[in-house]
Amino acid sequence: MATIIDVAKRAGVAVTTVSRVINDKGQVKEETRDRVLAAIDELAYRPSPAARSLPRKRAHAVSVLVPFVTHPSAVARVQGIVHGLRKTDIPVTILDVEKPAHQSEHLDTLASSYRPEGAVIISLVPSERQLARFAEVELCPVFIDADIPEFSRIFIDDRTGGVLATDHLIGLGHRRIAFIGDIENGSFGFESSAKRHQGYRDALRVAGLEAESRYQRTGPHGSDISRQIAHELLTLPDPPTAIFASSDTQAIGVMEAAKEARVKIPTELSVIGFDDIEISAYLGLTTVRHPLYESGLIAAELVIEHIRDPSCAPRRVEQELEVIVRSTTGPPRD
Amino acid sequence: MATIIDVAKRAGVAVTTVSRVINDKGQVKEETRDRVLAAIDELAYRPSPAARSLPRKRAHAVSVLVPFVTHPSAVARVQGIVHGLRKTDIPVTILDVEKPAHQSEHLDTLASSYRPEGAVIISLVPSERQLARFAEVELCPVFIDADIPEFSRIFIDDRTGGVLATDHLIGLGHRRIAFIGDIENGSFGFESSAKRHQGYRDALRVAGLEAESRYQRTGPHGSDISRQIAHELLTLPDPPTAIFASSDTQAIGVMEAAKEARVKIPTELSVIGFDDIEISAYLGLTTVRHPLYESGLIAAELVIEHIRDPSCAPRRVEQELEVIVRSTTGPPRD
DNA sequence: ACGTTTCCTGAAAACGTTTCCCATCCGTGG
DNA sequence: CCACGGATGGGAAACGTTTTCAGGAAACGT
Repeated sequence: MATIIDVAKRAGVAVTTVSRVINDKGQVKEETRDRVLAAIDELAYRPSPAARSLPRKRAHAVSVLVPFVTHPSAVARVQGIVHGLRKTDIPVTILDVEKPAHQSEHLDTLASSYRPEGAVIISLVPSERQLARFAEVELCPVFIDADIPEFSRIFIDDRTGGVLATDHLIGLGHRRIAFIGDIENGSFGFESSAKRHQGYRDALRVAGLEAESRYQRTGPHGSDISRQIAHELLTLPDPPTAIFASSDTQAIGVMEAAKEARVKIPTELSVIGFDDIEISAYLGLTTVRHPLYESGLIAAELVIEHIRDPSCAPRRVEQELEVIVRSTTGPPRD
Repeated sequence: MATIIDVAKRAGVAVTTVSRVINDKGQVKEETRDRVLAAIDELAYRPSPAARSLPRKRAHAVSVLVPFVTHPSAVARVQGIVHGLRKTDIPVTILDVEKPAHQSEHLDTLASSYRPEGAVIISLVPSERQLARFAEVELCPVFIDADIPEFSRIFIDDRTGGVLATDHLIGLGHRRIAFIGDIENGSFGFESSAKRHQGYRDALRVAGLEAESRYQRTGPHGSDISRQIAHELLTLPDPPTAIFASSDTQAIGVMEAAKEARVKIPTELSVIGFDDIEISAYLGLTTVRHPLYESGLIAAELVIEHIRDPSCAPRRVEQELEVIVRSTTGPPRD
């Protein structure tokens, strides 16, 4: 492989000059520049990323820290990020967080050793110490799903989303409305389900409805568990006429439980989810649309902006929510 | 940030020794080792990836070269790869190929400058020259979807898959069976659709059925285009009673067209797809199951194997295909 | 007692860039 | 004719590791 030294020799200049040409630093006469460019071409020279990162102290990459890459919502966001970054030549590196321990481990790696040019952190909130580290090393991560004032972030108002979903059900005439969500205070510190739950309670209160605890259940994320919970709900003496699941994945579990119990949707049971993941449209699931792919796209834009101008101010992007009415919700029968 | 030199000083040894400890190279007395480990701990030292890559001439990463990350089949495979690699501390970098030009560009980068420890290349076949480059720099990529003898690869027999799908339809009694596939000889050199098409023709021939050209259509990948094609097929004077789409994405387009044309599935039209992507189960689509996620998982295993033992022989993994009968296929009405 | 091996350790040369700082050249105004 | 300044170019010191090579100490057999 040709190195910068070979190019310099061939062009009859110093390596400094070649470096300046490669990095478009100016200070090089047109003619010299052409000679260097020619030499680069002839030798098919490509700068070594590793060698560049060393003195620059930053890896030419954008790291994406994402819990549970398999979750459909994570997938959509990562796609958005990859697509948004495609216009640049920056590779995307995926750091999957599957256990709580991974989280701070990866966060430390990002700030202390790997040092990418940019980073996107999804659904995770670092500790104060880690936040300070980021600032210290001038890494400006973009956060998705966490409203962290010191950095750019893009997020939604989960509580309002919960209100929206619940209001839709109330508006249809439902009175016995159940909620199924994730475990609150889980080890990852996710808060969206808890906030959607809060929105549910608020909406009920405003409508003068009591939020009965037997209608509010939480469990580990996943459609299987949610199916189980929905089954319990449906076999209650006075089962709910509508269920708000804090994610589409869970709503799908509810639909499965209803099918097994031969409970007709939406005539006997209304179901509303949250997120609008890809499958939801096919399933006809009524849900609160959460612009997931777009959030990735925007995150990519912000990362690019921060790379171009490291000193630019943090931006705050709140995405709009909207309920998408499809065929799993309707008025209660009685 | 502490460097290896700081650690060496603190432990009262030479950097060489610290390096040996970090890399588990042995040759270090227990007691010295402990001192070094203690120093590392006290200084919270983390080796710099960039600095390591330079003399090692390899980046600590596995690169995944994948065309169209948004395609559901690509998503499943990437997930498999990420999961398979999670047991190691190797980050995954995604190289998205969206235009034919990206392909050789990324391939060159991989071999010539970036030089990851491992790579997996999905659905792409590099030129002879590029293959030679890989061997030259001792990068052993793992191929998915391409049977390249010089390297490890994991793939399916697309032609047989086409036969399987078509036989299923023939077995149900269909005679007028259409095929919808991707453009053949596209600029990326994908061959799976063409091979599945070949299987379709072979199966018809064996069954003594004529493969009529008006029943065989190709177009750019995507459910919209496929919907359009299916629409044409369904408005033929003697429309097919069954359609084999060379991917589930296309089969979904067919289902949409049928719905629009008020053609009942499976009574008036049978539809079979290929791949068994995630949504297919929800849609009840009969399809040929292609173990996508597993292929990623296996690819990760092979990459790990090659990293551990760079001289190990290339492996060849052919995955089994199976038709999953769901509710979009049935006997023809007449 | 003396070579020989084995084990452990260290010095220093890579690895391929970037960048700070200095030298030269040329034109310009005094 | 001289000093000056901007444009252009180069030398060499980082950046933080790995690795080759050599050397010293300890253990071993004779």
